[in-house]
Amino acid sequence: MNTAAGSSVARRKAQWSTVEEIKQYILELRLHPGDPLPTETELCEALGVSRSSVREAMRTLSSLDIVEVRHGHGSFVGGLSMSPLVSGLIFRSVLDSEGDLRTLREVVDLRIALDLGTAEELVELHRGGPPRDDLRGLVERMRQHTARGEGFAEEDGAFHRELLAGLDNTIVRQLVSALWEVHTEVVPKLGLPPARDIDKTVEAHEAMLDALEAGDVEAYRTAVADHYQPLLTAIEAAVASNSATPAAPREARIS
Amino acid sequence: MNTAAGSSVARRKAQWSTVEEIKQYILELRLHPGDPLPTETELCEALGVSRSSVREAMRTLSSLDIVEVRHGHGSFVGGLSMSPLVSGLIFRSVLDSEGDLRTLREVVDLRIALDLGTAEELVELHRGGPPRDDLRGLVERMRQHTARGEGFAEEDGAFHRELLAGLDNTIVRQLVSALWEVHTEVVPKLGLPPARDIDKTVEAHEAMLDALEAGDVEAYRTAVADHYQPLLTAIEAAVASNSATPAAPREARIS
DNA sequence: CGACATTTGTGCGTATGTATT
DNA sequence: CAATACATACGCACAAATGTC
Repeated sequence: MNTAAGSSVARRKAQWSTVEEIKQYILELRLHPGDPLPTETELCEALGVSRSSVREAMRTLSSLDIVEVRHGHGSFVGGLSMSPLVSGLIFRSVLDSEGDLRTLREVVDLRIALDLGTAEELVELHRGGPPRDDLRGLVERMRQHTARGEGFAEEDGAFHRELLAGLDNTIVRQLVSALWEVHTEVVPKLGLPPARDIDKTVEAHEAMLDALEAGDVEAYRTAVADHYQPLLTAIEAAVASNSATPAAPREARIS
Repeated sequence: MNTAAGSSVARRKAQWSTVEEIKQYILELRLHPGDPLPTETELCEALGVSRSSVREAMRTLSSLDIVEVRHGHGSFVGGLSMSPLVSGLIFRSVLDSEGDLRTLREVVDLRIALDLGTAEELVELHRGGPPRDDLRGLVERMRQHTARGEGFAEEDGAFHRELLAGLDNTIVRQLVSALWEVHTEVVPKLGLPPARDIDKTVEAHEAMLDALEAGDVEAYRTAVADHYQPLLTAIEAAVASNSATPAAPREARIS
């Protein structure tokens, strides 16, 4: 036992253990996102493992956004965001992109389900409240962009984010934002054309807003369905044109 | 240039690059979950980086379930599941467990939203279809377990999984399963008591099933709300008893 | 601005446990 | 059982980023 390793028992599963130990450290000290963590060297001594193990554990935790590592500065408790979900869904979407775009369609369907599932609470929340001038303004800007033949991804994202701003549910809001992000990241990667009937989408946003302020749940649900329809048909169209020209797997750059 | 590092240009951002390169490799070869990947040594040569970098990249990808590493066997394309989301949500839930159990409540609210948001499609799907004898059997077993004073986590999980089995949306089904898993993993960690009024929960499952087979969307939505009510009140009760005895942060075991 | 300390990032050699053959 | 292939882990040295004086 001259160079490496401690007792063969202790070092077994040292890696899995290290991840859990660091998580325990955060939990037991009640650290919050942004709080500083010990340096890698200190963690090595505290946990009795080598720096390689600590580093791999920190890599795992940082990819889950449980810790955030800043080069030359230190490590901190991470934002506990949905970024791992976003990476995974984007990868899945691109992976079956040459097929039937199934994942992308499913992501859109999930967005629909979330908008429908929060409909009642959202309408109830706006009952008797002030009109949503912020959302009204976003719709107006969408209309202006459309008139100029431009897109309005910025306004669309803001609309769906602000729509749920009053929900008192961070996870739902983060999930909705994450799914929106997946969609907007994947579409350019696949070279999909932006939806054709843009006008309808703007109108659908307005209809959602009207129904919301009118307190009409059923109208809101209908507007949600109408809103996503152009997206779904665009995906279907892309699938049709894709299956016409099935791309053969390219050779990998590496190997 | 005797010991470490290649040219300072080539190794720039080697870390970020390595993860992306491996993802590209999978994408360009159109690999599917379970397909084998090159050994770490081969990846080192192919990407021109050291084993450390490849290992850390593989750690990142494996924690995102994009690759799966089997000890002493090799690396394979991962299942692209929701496991990163589960880890993250469990950690978040436990982290604010000594507070207001906010994350746990939000997870339950998200489950409600998903069940409500898929209500219409689910009812439509069952219209004219055969009765769900499988779900009926699960409810019956729940009732038997309750009569013996036992829990029925197994049957509950199966019920909510099988409920959406016909949905043709893998992501929604995986998300629902993932959230159920978060809930059942977190509750024991926090030592929360199982819901008190178990009978109502069994009845609510039955009511959901009845409404589904009757094709009554509105009754289904009501049953969903009733179903989650015991859970929500249990969480509220735990918050109340928690705030009575606010635990001070313990000293961390390490450091 | 430059010199310096601190901290993370990368490379490499090596030892060891484990699964396959 | 032995040989082989592979993943896991350790330790050190150097590179690069960041903050401070």
